[in-house]
Amino acid sequence: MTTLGYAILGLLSREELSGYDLTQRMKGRVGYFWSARHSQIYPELARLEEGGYVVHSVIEQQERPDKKVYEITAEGLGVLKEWVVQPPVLKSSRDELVLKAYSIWLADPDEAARLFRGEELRHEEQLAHYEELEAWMEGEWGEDLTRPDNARFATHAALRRGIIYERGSAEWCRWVAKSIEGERAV
Amino acid sequence: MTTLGYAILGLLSREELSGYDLTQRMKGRVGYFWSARHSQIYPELARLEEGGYVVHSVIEQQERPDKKVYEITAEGLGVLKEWVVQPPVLKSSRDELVLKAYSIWLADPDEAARLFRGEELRHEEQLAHYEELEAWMEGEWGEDLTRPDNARFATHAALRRGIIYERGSAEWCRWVAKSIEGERAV
DNA sequence: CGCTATTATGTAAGTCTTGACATATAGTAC
DNA sequence: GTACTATATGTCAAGACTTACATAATAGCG
Repeated sequence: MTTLGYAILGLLSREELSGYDLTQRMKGRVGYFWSARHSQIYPELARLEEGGYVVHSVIEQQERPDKKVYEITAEGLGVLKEWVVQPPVLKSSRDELVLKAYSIWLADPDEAARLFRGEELRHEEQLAHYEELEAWMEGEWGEDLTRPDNARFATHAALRRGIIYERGSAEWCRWVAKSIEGERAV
Repeated sequence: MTTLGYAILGLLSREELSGYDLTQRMKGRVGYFWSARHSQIYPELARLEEGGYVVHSVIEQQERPDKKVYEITAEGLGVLKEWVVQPPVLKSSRDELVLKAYSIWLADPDEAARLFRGEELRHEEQLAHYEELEAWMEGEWGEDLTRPDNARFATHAALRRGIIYERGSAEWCRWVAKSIEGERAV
């Protein structure tokens, strides 16, 4: 089983979805912490079905092309539940902006500050978007957010990681930009 | 040019290094935001040399095997300087722990809490390590840390990202664990 | 003398991921 | 009519990355 396989099972444990639906999910929401293109999703679904973790049924549609809707099996749910509490395999993170920061001493200070001010803005905007989403969840889902056995609790937990991440990213970009601009002012 | 290529150029802009040295750098320090195995580094060095971005000279050693020491060229430094101020290509982040969190509602609360308490500890330890490093830098490097044209400033900037990241990670893990444990207590 | 570790450089096989190619239906805009 | 967008499913080639294989010098240990 690949991590992408578990990502797909995680989505199918909540609702039945087609390959196209899964692709859309990976673009939005879930895409903030795991993503894949349809060219990766369709073959993976075939492998999952071969392994007995999902089954599909063909839905015939008049106004649109027919589609295959996938459903998680008991076996699929079993492996997902096992995987979910195993400590993740630590693999080297790759952050291109930090890599650039590591060589930023070579750059023109104005251009460098512009880069980090731009990235700061990007992260601030993403943060604002996440915070709106959280406010909506708190209003709409209420008590469900406090129940660890409810999927909505899990959705909110993942969102909270996004909020903390974006806040940290924006804070760091601001710090780097200020440090560079500060020097220029002196 | 690949991102790994720029990562290597970033290291070579600071000092001359062999493929082996680069591999060691990617394991430690730099490895926190970019990493690669020697099997990826040696072919990449060959490509960089073919492109005229680096040159090597063979150093004969008596007590150890001979080595090739690589040096960045003016052209290599040129492309590095250009790359460093370009906004990074945004690519989907992949975080296995967040993916697990998204399906945590399926897990036994005790096991789920144990997972996040364990990860919280891991991040706290990494944070402590980074903070020690920062204290050492501030004591040892002093004024250099405030100069944006100094490599030490850039090293410190990258480290600050690590500190903010680990602090956020630990905070989030604690929040998730508490949320799960809180429910059990009620 | 063999075993292991460190330094040192490479190749090969396989997996993961992206980007391009490919097809088909239906609705909307020009 | 033509072009474009959304829905829907696939394949293929190439690149990025990991794991394992492969070699070689020296030093230290038992």
